[in-house]
Amino acid sequence: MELDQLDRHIIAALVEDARATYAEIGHQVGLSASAVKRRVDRLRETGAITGFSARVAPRALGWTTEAYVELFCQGKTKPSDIALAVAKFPEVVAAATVTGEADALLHIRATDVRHVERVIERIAAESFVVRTKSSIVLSRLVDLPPGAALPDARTGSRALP
Amino acid sequence: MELDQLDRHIIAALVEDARATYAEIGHQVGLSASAVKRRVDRLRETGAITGFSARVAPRALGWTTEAYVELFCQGKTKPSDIALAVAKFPEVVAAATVTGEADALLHIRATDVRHVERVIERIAAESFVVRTKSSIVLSRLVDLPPGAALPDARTGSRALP
DNA sequence: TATGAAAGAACCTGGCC
DNA sequence: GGCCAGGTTCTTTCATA
Repeated sequence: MELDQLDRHIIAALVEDARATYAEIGHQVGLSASAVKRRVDRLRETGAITGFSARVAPRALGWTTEAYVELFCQGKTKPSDIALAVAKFPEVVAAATVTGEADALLHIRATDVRHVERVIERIAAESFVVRTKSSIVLSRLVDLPPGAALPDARTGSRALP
Repeated sequence: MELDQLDRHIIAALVEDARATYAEIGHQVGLSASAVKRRVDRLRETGAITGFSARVAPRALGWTTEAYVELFCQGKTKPSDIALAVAKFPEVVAAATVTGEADALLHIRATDVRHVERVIERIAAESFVVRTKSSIVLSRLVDLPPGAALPDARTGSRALP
């Protein structure tokens, strides 16, 4: 589907604050409240906006430790096998198959280092996993929500602040 | 600060749908609407909830490609140096210093592989960067918002679905 | 097809118990 | 924590370009 500048501006406003009123957003983008609502409804129907979520400080919930784990799998392991296996763990907050030496990269949140160890141990026990290689996060430097920036339609190289 | 089960339940509801009414959440957790509002206000003041954000499909905005980049830095590079350098790029959606061979791990979103290459090239040009090692994401398997799961206070090993 | 205006319904907010 | 009243916002409908 097509997104014009108005749609992009509205999305940026909602990523910034999902509870801003339609009138407020309308004032920012130069539209009436009802026009904004119609566009937001459409953006949700078309799937550009998938929902609204509270931003949470993981530490406040007890997730004080995070780690990235590279997964090395057997030759004919399917991505869906990996997906099924890791989706069982609520500690796995992100996972993707990747190019390079490893087959997949996992992002794990846990309560402490011992907890990370237990989760990795259980994942390593999966039949298709040959070995793992983990990196514990020492300090988080950047953490932007998806949609915080918009690609520049012209060059595809820069984006909005 | 202390979070009781009610607070955790409310947070989970707001991560699921930040626009649910206080009455709806109250019905889920067994509280009146105003009691829920008071708790939400408090959760925001104490920093457990940092805001409300629209969930966006990165693809819909044009972010069709993502990559993870390991950064190998000179001996006495400070985390703050890395933070300052990578924060300039809106394409860097996450960054952290890590244990292991690499000094830092970056998560990059871009419009295409060529765009990823350009960003890495510019980051590699930073004075403190010795070398980089990148993995392009082939397919995303899991992507949970922070707070989608809650650590089990008793064991610290499991979490809610 | 998309917009702005308006009216009733729903919701939020703050004070009180 | 619950209840209630006043103010705000949402939602829908209608007319218009």
